[in-house]
Amino acid sequence: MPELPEIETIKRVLLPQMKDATIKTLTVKRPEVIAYPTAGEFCKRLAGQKICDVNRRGKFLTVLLESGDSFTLHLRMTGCLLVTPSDYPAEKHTHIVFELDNGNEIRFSDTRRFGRFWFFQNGETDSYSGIDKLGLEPFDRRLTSEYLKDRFGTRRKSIKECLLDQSAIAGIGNIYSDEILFAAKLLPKRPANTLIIDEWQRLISKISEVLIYFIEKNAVTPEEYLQGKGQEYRNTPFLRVYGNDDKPCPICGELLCKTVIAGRSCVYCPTCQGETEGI
DNA sequence: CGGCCCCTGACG
DNA sequence: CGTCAGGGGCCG
Repeated sequence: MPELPEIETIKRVLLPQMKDATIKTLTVKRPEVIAYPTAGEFCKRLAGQKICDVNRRGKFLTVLLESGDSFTLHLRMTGCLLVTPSDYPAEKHTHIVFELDNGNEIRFSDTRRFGRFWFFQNGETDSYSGIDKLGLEPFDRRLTSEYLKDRFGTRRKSIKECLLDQSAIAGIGNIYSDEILFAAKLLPKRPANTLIIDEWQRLISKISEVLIYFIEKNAVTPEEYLQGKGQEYRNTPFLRVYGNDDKPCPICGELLCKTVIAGRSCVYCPTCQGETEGI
Protein backbone atom coordinates (compact mmCIF):
# COMPACT_ATOMS: atom_id res chain seq x y z
CA MET A 1 0.00 0.00 0.00
CA PRO A 2 2.38 2.71 1.03
CA GLU A 3 4.97 4.05 -1.38
CA LEU A 4 7.74 6.57 -0.87
CA PRO A 5 5.51 9.62 -0.22
CA GLU A 6 3.46 7.73 2.38
CA ILE A 7 6.54 6.29 4.08
CA GLU A 8 8.06 9.77 4.19
CA THR A 9 4.85 11.09 5.75
CA ILE A 10 4.87 8.34 8.35
CA LYS A 11 8.47 9.12 9.18
CA ARG A 12 7.77 12.84 9.59
CA VAL A 13 4.71 12.26 11.76
CA LEU A 14 6.17 9.55 13.96
CA LEU A 15 9.73 10.77 14.48
CA PRO A 16 8.87 13.57 16.93
CA GLN A 17 6.61 11.19 18.84
CA MET A 18 9.25 8.48 19.12
CA LYS A 19 12.47 10.43 19.48
CA ASP A 20 14.07 10.19 22.92
CA ALA A 21 11.49 7.70 24.12
CA THR A 22 12.65 4.49 25.73
CA ILE A 23 11.03 1.18 24.88
CA LYS A 24 10.00 -0.33 28.20
CA THR A 25 8.63 -3.61 26.92
CA LEU A 26 7.33 -4.98 23.68
CA THR A 27 4.89 -7.66 22.67
CA VAL A 28 4.95 -9.57 19.41
CA LYS A 29 1.65 -11.31 18.82
CA ARG A 30 2.53 -12.71 15.40
CA PRO A 31 6.11 -14.00 15.42
CA GLU A 32 6.21 -14.31 11.63
CA VAL A 33 6.38 -10.53 11.24
CA ILE A 34 9.85 -10.61 12.76
CA ALA A 35 11.98 -11.74 9.85
CA TYR A 36 15.33 -11.46 11.69
CA PRO A 37 16.56 -12.68 14.03
CA THR A 38 13.55 -14.19 15.89
CA ALA A 39 10.55 -12.73 17.68
CA GLY A 40 11.99 -13.72 21.05
CA GLU A 41 15.36 -12.17 20.29
CA PHE A 42 13.68 -9.05 18.87
CA CYS A 43 11.82 -8.45 22.14
CA LYS A 44 14.76 -9.23 24.36
CA ARG A 45 17.20 -6.99 22.49
CA LEU A 46 14.89 -3.99 22.16
CA ALA A 47 13.57 -3.80 25.70
CA GLY A 48 15.12 -0.85 27.53
CA GLN A 49 16.51 0.80 24.40
CA LYS A 50 16.18 4.51 23.69
CA ILE A 51 15.05 5.68 20.24
CA CYS A 52 17.16 8.46 18.76
CA ASP A 53 16.19 8.72 15.09
CA VAL A 54 14.10 7.35 12.21
CA ASN A 55 15.33 7.16 8.61
CA ARG A 56 13.58 6.33 5.37
CA ARG A 57 15.28 4.50 2.50
CA GLY A 58 13.01 3.65 -0.43
CA LYS A 59 9.92 2.15 1.22
CA PHE A 60 11.87 1.01 4.29
CA LEU A 61 12.02 2.74 7.66
CA THR A 62 14.93 2.25 10.04
CA VAL A 63 14.63 3.15 13.71
CA LEU A 64 17.99 4.00 15.27
CA LEU A 65 18.65 3.40 18.94
CA GLU A 66 21.08 5.18 21.18
CA SER A 67 23.15 2.01 21.57
CA GLY A 68 23.86 1.90 17.85
CA ASP A 69 21.46 -1.03 17.43
CA SER A 70 18.59 -0.49 15.01
CA PHE A 71 15.55 -2.08 13.52
CA THR A 72 14.29 -1.83 9.97
CA LEU A 73 10.75 -2.40 8.78
CA HIS A 74 8.78 -2.63 5.56
CA LEU A 75 5.01 -2.10 5.60
CA ARG A 76 4.41 -3.90 2.29
CA MET A 77 0.71 -3.68 1.31
CA THR A 78 -1.35 -3.06 4.44
CA GLY A 79 1.12 -2.42 7.23
CA CYS A 80 0.46 0.54 9.51
CA LEU A 81 2.41 2.25 12.30
CA LEU A 82 0.70 4.36 14.94
CA VAL A 83 1.86 6.10 18.07
CA THR A 84 -1.04 6.11 20.51
CA PRO A 85 -1.77 6.65 24.17
CA SER A 86 -1.66 3.27 25.89
CA ASP A 87 -5.41 3.32 26.55
CA TYR A 88 -6.26 4.03 22.90
CA PRO A 89 -8.42 1.29 21.31
CA ALA A 90 -6.32 -1.19 19.40
CA GLU A 91 -6.68 -1.74 15.69
CA LYS A 92 -7.70 -5.17 14.54
CA HIS A 93 -4.63 -7.12 13.37
CA THR A 94 -2.23 -5.39 15.74
CA HIS A 95 0.84 -7.60 15.72
CA ILE A 96 3.48 -5.65 17.65
CA VAL A 97 3.14 -3.23 20.55
CA PHE A 98 6.12 -1.22 21.83
CA GLU A 99 5.35 0.23 25.24
CA LEU A 100 7.20 3.53 25.65
CA ASP A 101 8.25 5.30 28.85
CA ASN A 102 6.25 8.42 27.93
CA GLY A 103 2.83 6.79 28.25
CA ASN A 104 2.51 6.09 24.53
CA GLU A 105 2.75 2.95 22.49
CA ILE A 106 4.05 2.28 19.02
CA ARG A 107 1.69 -0.16 17.37
CA PHE A 108 2.20 -2.11 14.20
CA SER A 109 -0.95 -3.45 12.57
CA ASP A 110 -1.17 -5.25 9.26
CA THR A 111 -4.28 -6.92 7.86
CA ARG A 112 -2.52 -9.06 5.31
CA ARG A 113 0.53 -9.67 7.47
CA PHE A 114 3.04 -9.07 4.69
CA GLY A 115 4.97 -6.41 6.62
CA ARG A 116 8.31 -7.40 8.17
CA PHE A 117 10.78 -6.24 10.85
CA TRP A 118 14.52 -6.89 11.11
CA PHE A 119 16.72 -6.12 14.13
CA PHE A 120 20.45 -5.44 13.92
CA GLN A 121 23.06 -4.99 16.59
CA ASN A 122 25.48 -2.08 16.43
CA GLY A 123 27.83 -2.73 13.53
CA GLU A 124 25.93 -5.72 12.21
CA THR A 125 25.39 -5.63 8.45
CA ASP A 126 21.85 -5.85 7.13
CA SER A 127 22.00 -8.38 4.34
CA TYR A 128 18.52 -9.67 5.17
CA SER A 129 15.89 -7.02 4.54
CA GLY A 130 16.83 -6.20 0.96
CA ILE A 131 17.62 -2.59 1.81
CA ASP A 132 21.17 -3.19 0.57
CA LYS A 133 19.85 -4.03 -2.89
CA LEU A 134 18.01 -0.76 -3.37
CA GLY A 135 18.95 1.59 -6.15
CA LEU A 136 19.22 5.37 -5.97
CA GLU A 137 16.85 7.51 -3.98
CA PRO A 138 14.63 9.48 -6.38
CA PHE A 139 16.15 12.74 -5.16
CA ASP A 140 19.76 11.59 -5.51
CA ARG A 141 21.72 13.87 -7.86
CA ARG A 142 23.25 10.77 -9.40
CA LEU A 143 19.82 9.84 -10.76
CA THR A 144 20.32 11.14 -14.29
CA SER A 145 19.08 10.25 -17.74
CA GLU A 146 22.47 8.63 -18.35
CA TYR A 147 22.04 6.42 -15.29
CA LEU A 148 18.68 5.13 -16.51
CA LYS A 149 19.81 4.86 -20.12
CA ASP A 150 22.86 2.84 -19.04
CA ARG A 151 20.70 0.62 -16.95
CA PHE A 152 17.67 0.13 -19.19
CA GLY A 153 18.51 1.69 -22.55
CA THR A 154 19.09 -1.62 -24.33
CA ARG A 155 16.30 -3.49 -22.63
CA ARG A 156 12.88 -4.18 -24.03
CA LYS A 157 11.08 -4.05 -20.74
CA SER A 158 8.44 -1.36 -20.30
CA ILE A 159 9.28 1.92 -18.66
CA LYS A 160 6.52 1.20 -16.12
CA GLU A 161 8.52 -1.86 -15.02
CA CYS A 162 11.71 0.18 -14.94
CA LEU A 163 10.12 2.64 -12.52
CA LEU A 164 8.97 -0.24 -10.31
CA ASP A 165 12.45 -1.79 -10.20
CA GLN A 166 13.60 -1.05 -6.66
CA SER A 167 17.19 -1.96 -7.51
CA ALA A 168 17.32 0.95 -9.95
CA ILE A 169 15.27 3.64 -8.17
CA ALA A 170 13.99 3.05 -4.63
CA GLY A 171 10.50 3.89 -3.45
CA ILE A 172 8.24 4.08 -6.51
CA GLY A 173 5.25 1.72 -6.47
CA ASN A 174 2.26 1.08 -8.65
CA ILE A 175 0.38 4.29 -7.91
CA TYR A 176 3.19 6.75 -8.42
CA SER A 177 4.66 4.96 -11.43
CA ASP A 178 1.35 5.67 -13.19
CA GLU A 179 1.28 9.26 -11.93
CA ILE A 180 4.89 9.89 -12.99
CA LEU A 181 4.35 8.45 -16.48
CA PHE A 182 1.23 10.57 -16.90
CA ALA A 183 3.12 13.68 -15.86
CA ALA A 184 5.98 12.79 -18.19
CA LYS A 185 3.51 12.12 -21.06
CA LEU A 186 4.99 8.69 -21.74
CA LEU A 187 3.08 5.48 -22.40
CA PRO A 188 3.67 2.96 -19.59
CA LYS A 189 4.17 0.09 -22.06
CA ARG A 190 6.91 1.88 -24.00
CA PRO A 191 9.93 -0.42 -24.15
CA ALA A 192 12.90 1.20 -22.43
CA ASN A 193 15.06 0.78 -25.53
CA THR A 194 12.80 3.09 -27.56
CA LEU A 195 13.22 6.15 -25.34
CA ILE A 196 15.33 9.00 -26.61
CA ILE A 197 17.49 10.97 -24.20
CA ASP A 198 14.97 13.82 -23.97
CA GLU A 199 12.32 11.37 -22.84
CA TRP A 200 14.58 9.90 -20.15
CA GLN A 201 15.23 13.48 -19.09
CA ARG A 202 11.52 14.21 -18.88
CA LEU A 203 10.96 11.05 -16.88
CA ILE A 204 13.72 11.95 -14.42
CA SER A 205 12.40 15.44 -13.80
CA LYS A 206 8.85 14.15 -13.26
CA ILE A 207 9.98 11.46 -10.82
CA SER A 208 11.10 13.98 -8.22
CA GLU A 209 8.45 16.53 -9.11
CA VAL A 210 5.57 14.08 -8.65
CA LEU A 211 6.96 12.49 -5.48
CA ILE A 212 7.64 15.87 -3.86
CA TYR A 213 4.17 17.08 -4.83
CA PHE A 214 2.56 14.09 -3.12
CA ILE A 215 4.77 14.30 -0.04
CA GLU A 216 3.46 17.85 0.36
CA LYS A 217 -0.12 16.88 -0.35
CA ASN A 218 0.10 14.05 2.19
CA ALA A 219 1.31 16.28 5.02
CA VAL A 220 -0.74 15.78 8.18
CA THR A 221 -0.47 16.60 11.86
CA PRO A 222 0.06 13.72 14.29
CA GLU A 223 -3.55 14.23 15.41
CA GLU A 224 -4.92 13.95 11.88
CA TYR A 225 -2.72 10.95 11.24
CA LEU A 226 -4.00 9.14 14.30
CA GLN A 227 -7.58 10.15 13.60
CA GLY A 228 -7.28 8.62 10.15
CA LYS A 229 -5.77 5.47 11.67
CA GLY A 230 -2.62 6.04 9.67
CA GLN A 231 -4.50 5.36 6.46
CA GLU A 232 -6.75 8.25 5.54
CA TYR A 233 -4.08 10.88 5.16
CA ARG A 234 -3.35 9.55 1.70
CA ASN A 235 -4.68 12.12 -0.68
CA THR A 236 -6.26 10.04 -3.36
CA PRO A 237 -8.24 13.07 -4.59
CA PHE A 238 -4.99 14.43 -6.00
CA LEU A 239 -4.18 11.33 -8.03
CA ARG A 240 -4.65 12.13 -11.69
CA VAL A 241 -4.75 8.64 -13.23
CA TYR A 242 -4.38 5.84 -10.69
CA GLY A 243 -7.80 4.55 -9.71
CA ASN A 244 -9.46 6.79 -12.28
CA ASP A 245 -9.89 4.32 -15.10
CA ASP A 246 -12.96 4.97 -17.20
CA LYS A 247 -12.95 8.57 -16.02
CA PRO A 248 -12.01 11.49 -18.25
CA CYS A 249 -8.36 12.49 -18.48
CA PRO A 250 -7.81 15.61 -16.35
CA ILE A 251 -5.91 17.19 -19.26
CA CYS A 252 -7.71 16.27 -22.47
CA GLY A 253 -11.02 14.80 -21.30
CA GLU A 254 -10.66 11.55 -23.22
CA LEU A 255 -11.41 8.42 -21.20
CA LEU A 256 -8.44 6.97 -19.37
CA CYS A 257 -7.50 3.39 -20.22
CA LYS A 258 -6.64 0.52 -17.92
CA THR A 259 -4.31 -2.30 -18.76
CA VAL A 260 -2.02 -4.79 -17.04
CA ILE A 261 1.76 -4.54 -17.22
CA ALA A 262 3.95 -7.14 -15.55
CA GLY A 263 0.96 -8.28 -13.52
CA ARG A 264 0.24 -4.80 -12.17
CA SER A 265 -2.78 -2.70 -13.02
CA CYS A 266 -1.94 0.41 -14.98
CA VAL A 267 -4.00 3.47 -15.87
CA TYR A 268 -2.97 5.99 -18.52
CA CYS A 269 -4.29 8.47 -21.06
CA PRO A 270 -3.83 7.13 -24.58
CA THR A 271 -3.98 10.65 -26.00
CA CYS A 272 -1.79 12.68 -23.64
CA GLN A 273 0.68 9.86 -23.25
CA GLY A 274 0.96 9.52 -27.00
CA GLU A 275 -0.51 6.27 -28.23
CA THR A 276 0.30 7.36 -31.79
CA GLU A 277 3.95 8.24 -31.23
CA GLY A 278 5.24 4.74 -31.74
CA ILE A 279 4.91 1.94 -29.25
C1' DC B 1 10.45 -13.44 -18.00
C1' DG B 2 5.67 -15.45 -16.18
C1' DG B 3 3.57 -17.63 -12.41
C1' DC B 4 2.80 -18.54 -7.88
C1' DC B 5 3.41 -17.63 -3.00
C1' DC B 6 2.61 -15.08 1.34
C1' DC B 7 -2.63 -13.04 3.73
C1' DT B 8 -7.31 -10.63 4.56
C1' DG B 9 -11.06 -8.00 3.00
C1' DA B 10 -13.79 -5.38 -0.39
C1' DC B 11 -16.43 -5.65 -4.20
C1' DG B 12 -19.06 -7.53 -8.32
C1' DC C 1 -18.67 -17.46 -5.30
C1' DG C 2 -14.38 -15.38 -8.02
C1' DT C 3 -11.34 -11.46 -8.64
C1' DC C 4 -8.64 -7.94 -7.21
C1' DA C 5 -5.62 -4.97 -4.08
C1' DG C 6 -0.84 0.45 -3.56
C1' DG C 7 4.37 -5.11 -1.35
C1' DG C 8 8.24 -8.31 -2.54
C1' DG C 9 10.44 -13.07 -2.92
C1' DC C 10 11.14 -17.36 -5.01
C1' DC C 11 10.88 -20.85 -8.48
C1' DG C 12 11.56 -23.14 -13.00
